Amino acid sequence: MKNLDTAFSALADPTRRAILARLALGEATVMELAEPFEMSQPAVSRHLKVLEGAGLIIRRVDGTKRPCRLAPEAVGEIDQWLNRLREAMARNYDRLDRVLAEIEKPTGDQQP
Amino acid sequence: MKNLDTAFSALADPTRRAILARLALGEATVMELAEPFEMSQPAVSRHLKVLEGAGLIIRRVDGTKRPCRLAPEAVGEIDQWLNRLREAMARNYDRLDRVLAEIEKPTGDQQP
DNA sequence: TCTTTATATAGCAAGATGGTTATATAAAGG
DNA sequence: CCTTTATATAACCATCTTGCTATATAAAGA
Repeated sequence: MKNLDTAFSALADPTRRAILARLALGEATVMELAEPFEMSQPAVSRHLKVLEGAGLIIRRVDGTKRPCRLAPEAVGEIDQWLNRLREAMARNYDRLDRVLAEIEKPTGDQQP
Repeated sequence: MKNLDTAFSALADPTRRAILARLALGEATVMELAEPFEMSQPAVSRHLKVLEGAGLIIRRVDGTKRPCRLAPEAVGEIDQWLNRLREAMARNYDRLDRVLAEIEKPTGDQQP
């Protein structure tokens, strides 16, 4: 579950969420992204690296610039996981059932 | 944006997601949650504290036990944020504004 | 009361994170 | 060429995270 790890932890930082919000308006270069934040360019570069690593943004090369944009497909896995969780929550809420159903707990790996 | 910070970073940990997945089956005590993981009880207690802080679980008191269960309302804010992001992504994708830039395949990049 | 059970807290070490400044690289433009 | 512009990388530092063990607390049970 490395993907969910990196995706959720990428989203855990407010600066990175703000960067994504900015990219929701359209493509932007590193300097354009850095400007609104009171933060050095290297710091923004590293945030972008994290976002790219999480598959949340993609970049192209345009001369010396590296414009970033959102990577739509990345949200899918997150959504899927949250959907399952939300369903489970609704189910528990509806049934008001605090009884343990069957517990399926293998070795070290976990899956919803 | 503290709520989103704590919620997303709570979800960033695989153990905590596994705990939520377990709670999706129904209420469970700390020891019940600790058992499937090869992890000490204090470690699990602290994970639960994080999840509670993020509003993702709630606990009641039952003698010496503190059974946990999912807190359905917590997912709302996360969903809301992700929805806005997803919409923006879809919008960008529809407009194909990146194609307007130009057609280029520079270096090894990722694209569906 | 004394012991057991369930959970929480304290204190520590290793590693991750997020910021900084200084420097490297690489394309663009004179 | 040399300089500027755009971005990346390195080195450093402070803080947070996550695991551990040992201990505290509090209810239950003998």
